[in-house]
Amino acid sequence: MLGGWCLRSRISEDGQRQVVNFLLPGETCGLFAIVFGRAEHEFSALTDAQLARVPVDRLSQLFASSPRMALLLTWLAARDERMLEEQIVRLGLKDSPHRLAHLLCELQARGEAAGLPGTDAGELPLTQAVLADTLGLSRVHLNRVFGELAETGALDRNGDGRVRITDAEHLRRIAHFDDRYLRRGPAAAPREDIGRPDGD
Amino acid sequence: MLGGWCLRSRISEDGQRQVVNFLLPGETCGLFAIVFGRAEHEFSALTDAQLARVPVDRLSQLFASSPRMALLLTWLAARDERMLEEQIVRLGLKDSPHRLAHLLCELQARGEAAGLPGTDAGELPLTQAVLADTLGLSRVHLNRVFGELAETGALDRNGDGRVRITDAEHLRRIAHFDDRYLRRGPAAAPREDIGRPDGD
DNA sequence: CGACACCTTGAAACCCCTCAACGACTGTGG
DNA sequence: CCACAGTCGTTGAGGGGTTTCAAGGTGTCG
Repeated sequence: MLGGWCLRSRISEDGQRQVVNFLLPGETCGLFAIVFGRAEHEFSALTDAQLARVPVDRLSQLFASSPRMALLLTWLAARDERMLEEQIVRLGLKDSPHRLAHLLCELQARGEAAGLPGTDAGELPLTQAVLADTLGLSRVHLNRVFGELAETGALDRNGDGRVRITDAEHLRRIAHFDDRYLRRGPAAAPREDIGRPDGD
Repeated sequence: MLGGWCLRSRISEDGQRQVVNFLLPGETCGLFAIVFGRAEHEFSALTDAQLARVPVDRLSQLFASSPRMALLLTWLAARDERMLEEQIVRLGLKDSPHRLAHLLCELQARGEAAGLPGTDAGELPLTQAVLADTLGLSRVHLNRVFGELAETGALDRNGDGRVRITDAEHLRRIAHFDDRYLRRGPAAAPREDIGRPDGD
């Protein structure tokens, strides 16, 4: 990913959608899509987005020629997996207000880290339908939960596909949000910044 | 992992447990645990288990010296992430009978692939408490759903921490289970078998 | 203007949770 | 030998969180 907001989702046989994760600049769309032949999921863009493709057969070549880059890709994949784990915890043992608050905290933190415009002001390009499909809630119910959170002053409805976080600190307290899982760990994390892939 | 059944879980601040994934022989406990310094999750053994440890600092060394092995590790991580995605879909858009059926299908398939004894006969070392904490259901409710499935003839209660699948094909039909995500894909998958790590 | 996407609200039905109690089994120690 | 605690499974009743159905409101765009 180079720019914009995307999401990765699965469609069930009866047409329901489950958003698995979001995709922001500086993140990969999962090595697994490469390693497993066919993609069994969908990608959708929430905003105008730019992305770079890496041909499958160049991957093993990359591992052979640049172990440093390979380790970096692996670190990205590990971070991605860590985010999926957080999503599982949200779905498995949080109630709806905490789910919503926690997800919004994560997306703001990620958007800010990716340098996406408006995110530092709390603006996220998310419709309530997307949030509902991410959190395993119906759209009707998510709307009510959203209203509850808005009344605490943490959120604002910004009209037509935009959420605005007005009090991020308050939201983080509600969600018990701890952003450590998004940052690079001290152990084997690569030191240099993520460069632009040199392929097309 | 070399032998036995383990699970990876997270504990919330109020003491609730969420099982994130299971660990069987031939699978890694996630590179992320290595890449991120501290482990924020727990590991528990369901049976007697044996596992091999790889020191953190040997990982970058491994990437430099054996790109083939590095690619294989990455493939394992990708498969792990694919399983987490399936868990998200279970929690997000399946109802309780389908959750249970689908999870049991997956675990039997994985256990059989790992060559664990009894698994091919449908025996799994799972308590109802573990299943409930995996599927985001209360123990009481899981027990009732379990009873429902047992009445269809797909399951059997085998007493004290054991589940027996009596009609695997029927269970797969109920769960709409498709095991493709567990097998190696045709694209960049390594051809050779997974060797025993040469470290301690 | 009509079509469309998104948000909003109300009411009834349902899934699932919590609380509570009981039975079966295992191992422990008096 | 028996009482005890511990784990696991089971069952009933009540309440609450969510879903579904249904309808209406707003804005944008052709």
